[in-house]
Amino acid sequence: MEENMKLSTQPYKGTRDFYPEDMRVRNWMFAVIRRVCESYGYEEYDAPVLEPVDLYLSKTSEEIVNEQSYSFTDRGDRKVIMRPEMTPSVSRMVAARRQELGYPLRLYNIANFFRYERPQKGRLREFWQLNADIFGVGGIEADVEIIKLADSIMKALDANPEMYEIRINSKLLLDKRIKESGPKMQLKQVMRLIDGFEKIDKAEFKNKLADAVERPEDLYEFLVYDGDTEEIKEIKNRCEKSGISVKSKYSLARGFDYYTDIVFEVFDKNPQNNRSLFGGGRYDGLVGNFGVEPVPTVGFGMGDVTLLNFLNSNNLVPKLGPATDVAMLLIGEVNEKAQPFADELRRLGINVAIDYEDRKIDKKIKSAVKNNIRFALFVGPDEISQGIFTLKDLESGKETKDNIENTAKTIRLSRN
RNA sequence: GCGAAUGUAGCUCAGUUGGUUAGAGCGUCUGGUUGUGGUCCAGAAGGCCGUGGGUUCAAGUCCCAUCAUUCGCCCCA
Repeated sequence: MEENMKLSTQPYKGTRDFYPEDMRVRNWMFAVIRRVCESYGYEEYDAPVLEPVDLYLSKTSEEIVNEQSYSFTDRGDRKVIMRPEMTPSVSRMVAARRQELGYPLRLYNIANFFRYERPQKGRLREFWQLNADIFGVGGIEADVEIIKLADSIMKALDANPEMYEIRINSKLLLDKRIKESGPKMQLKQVMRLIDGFEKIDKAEFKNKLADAVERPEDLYEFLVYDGDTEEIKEIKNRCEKSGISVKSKYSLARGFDYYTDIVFEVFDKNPQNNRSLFGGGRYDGLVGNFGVEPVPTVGFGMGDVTLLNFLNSNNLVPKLGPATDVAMLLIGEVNEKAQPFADELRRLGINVAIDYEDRKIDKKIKSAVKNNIRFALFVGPDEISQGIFTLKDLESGKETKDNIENTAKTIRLSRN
């Protein structure tokens, strides 16, 4: 490397470094999510970051695969892609063991995904996402369960119902209504147009709709209808019986091509951030693509970038401290003699970081404070010979003098 | 891929109609004698004004290009 070339400290475009304070937030968020998923009987799985391109062709959105993916040809001339989403991978896994898996099969995964896009608010090139899916239930119970799971996660993250709303639609119904109004182009394209309904003004939308179908008035009326159709009524009632309020939204289409029936999304109600947070739906056709008997499936994906925006803007991220409980500050040449005391604390379940540096004690305290460590323990020759140590609570400034066992107890009590 | 805004110290930002040694707050470092942080006091370090070109006697300031960041569009988590 050139000597005068300064390496950039910035992470690659659209990716993030996770310093410990960021990692704590991510871990907290996913720990909550993981707990809720497991409480509903979902089991964790994983798949490779690299997949053959074929896995996504004509299943995912075409734009994502063709223009928004990290893909390359490997040394063996295979076309490879860094996974832009999880659904095709999990469908492959289920198809591979179609016969021996037990249904209903509930699976979840938390992993990173890659899309080659222009980064902006709520959207990066690498993001983390929960995927939760239930396989083998064709009935409405599974749709309701998945929506309920999504809602439970929001509640477990302390979101209250004023902050978000759940919108549902049936792609089957939407398909039918498009066909009835005489489509002049591919169904997919009409879907795209409809999905953007809320973003453009009504006159413009009507114009575009007129280009797309023969009878745009009928379709338009359906899209803005805010009552309940027969198709939506049942699932809506069932959701409400389970304590979840959902809203019908007939213009909701979702971006992926594989959805076959119910689709839903969780929408941020904050006017500052009026956007879909995440969503999912039923995709009964994917597993069957692998040449096995089809398996009805419904699931959703929940990305960390939009979710984190939501949590931050609603002040829902708790204060999170480091894993380290105590900084052991050595005074003088006592390292070897201090080690057994550190080990004893560790044996008692305390996380101990030792500051060996030969510098003034106030500098050591400052370092501990900078790292957000709650306690400092002073260990010099006198303490070692007497077995009594001064523990300082760096939050309150209070000091206690005690033996190792009681010191550990004090630290443990402070945790709650 | 298209459009817009912004790049000055580690961070947040000032910097007048172009004018001499480039500013603040916060942070960092040192000191205010012995083994105790946050407050206070004194001092210090730290900038190729994103990068390259142009206009000018003179550019942080004006023009062009380029890169980066952010925000829209497309698409989506």
